Amino acid sequence: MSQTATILVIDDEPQIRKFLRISLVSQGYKVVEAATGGEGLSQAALTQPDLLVLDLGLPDMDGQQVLREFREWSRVPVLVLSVRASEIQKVEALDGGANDYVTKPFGIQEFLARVRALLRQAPQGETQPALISLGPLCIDLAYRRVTLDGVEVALTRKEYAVLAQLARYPGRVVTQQQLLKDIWGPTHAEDSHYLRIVVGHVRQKLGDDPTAPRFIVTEPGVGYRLVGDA
Amino acid sequence: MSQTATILVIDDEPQIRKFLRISLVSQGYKVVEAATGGEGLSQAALTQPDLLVLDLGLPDMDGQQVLREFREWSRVPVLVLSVRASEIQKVEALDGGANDYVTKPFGIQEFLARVRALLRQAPQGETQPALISLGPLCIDLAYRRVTLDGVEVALTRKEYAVLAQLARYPGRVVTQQQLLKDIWGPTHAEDSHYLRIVVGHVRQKLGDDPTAPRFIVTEPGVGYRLVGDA
DNA sequence: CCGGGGTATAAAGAATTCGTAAAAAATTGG
DNA sequence: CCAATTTTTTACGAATTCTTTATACCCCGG
Repeated sequence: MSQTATILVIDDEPQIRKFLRISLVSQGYKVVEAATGGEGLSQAALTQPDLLVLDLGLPDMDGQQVLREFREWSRVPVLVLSVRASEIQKVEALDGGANDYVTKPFGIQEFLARVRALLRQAPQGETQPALISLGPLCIDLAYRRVTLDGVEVALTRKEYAVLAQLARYPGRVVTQQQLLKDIWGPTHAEDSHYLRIVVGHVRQKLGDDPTAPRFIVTEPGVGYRLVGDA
Repeated sequence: MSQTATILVIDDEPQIRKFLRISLVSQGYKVVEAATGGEGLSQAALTQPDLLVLDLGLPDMDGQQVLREFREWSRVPVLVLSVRASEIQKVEALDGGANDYVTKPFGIQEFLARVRALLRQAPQGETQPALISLGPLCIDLAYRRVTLDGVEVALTRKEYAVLAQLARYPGRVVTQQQLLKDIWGPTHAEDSHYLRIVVGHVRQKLGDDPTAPRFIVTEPGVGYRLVGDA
């Protein structure tokens, strides 16, 4: 997936961090850095990365300890870096929950390939539910299917795009301009007209009444939102 | 997993096989062996292992080729062994679908730890069947065969590639661009009419009607998907 | 009471997209 | 090297979808 995966790098040596950051960013990844184990764990909880690159040689706490604490709540793949090549170290790290172990110095190409391999097996699909249900209405973002009372509703591209966009933020208002920019492109950000027509079609197909909405409610002058009962 | 995981070892050198077998069996794994690439792929389809250990230096066919064919239908983790330590080799294998790469000679403890790491992450990965059946239609990804009412359907490369790609996500929409990128390459991601023609051929051979589809349904403006009862 | 901004619906015309056929070019396998 | 198959190119009608244009609505404030 060329989706911008986020990678958290925990390493105390600034030059290594810089080296990794430049390499990873050049591949299109988003990179977050931490210099200590404690900071790393905070960042991990905060940014919810898709991959953790962890150097075992940290000043404040043992790398193994960081790994252990991280694994208490996350299954995100971990790639461990270390200068120590001792086999016992590797075994400990791998059995402690690491998914791969690379010994410094390493080739950057191999490193990037291992990063790709780790990201490949762990689709970040877990992050948000792909199935939104509002009473009789069910929106399956993964399968791109919408059902009403179990019956599939045939939606056109734009119709589905609008509904899906709303479904990604259930209960929250999505701005007209947001919808227009995302679906029609930035050039049509002002043509709120298009939106009304498409929303109208969706409502018709869902049997929804704008004056007494079951699903899509209009926020005048702002945008639309899905009703927020789960 | 202390459940007896099955590990398939593909290596032409008997002493390496023996070494690995003894080590793995002592850990409680069930081990299946193959000396050649062809035999290995057959065994893989037959025994459905939980992990594949593949030596790249095989006599009958290129290890990369074995890896590629295996990945056509299976997502089971693959650990690649090789005497060659060249970085380009590693990158190729890892990008070709391998999950880890160990250079000979290696420490057995590290090897076993990497095996554990690969098996650990595996079980949650939905064990995707290599055989997809939709009523009278049967798609065998391992043997690259498609049968309709028990009769084999002759498909060309592209035709099979499209159908197989759809079969990997049964019921889910596969984007036109996804199909084009994966089968024709990134340069043809816009030539959606290739797709229409090939899909047309497949439908013809399967006796499928686009307006009342039994198998392949078209999602206008988006892509195609196999009907989703399973 | 009346007008205006924002909204909802309907119905045209324009532009895509889809499916099929058939010819030309490239690939495959003997 | 040749023949057969496969893939790519080219073309066109039909159906759908999107855009445009037009009209009526509703709530609020002047």
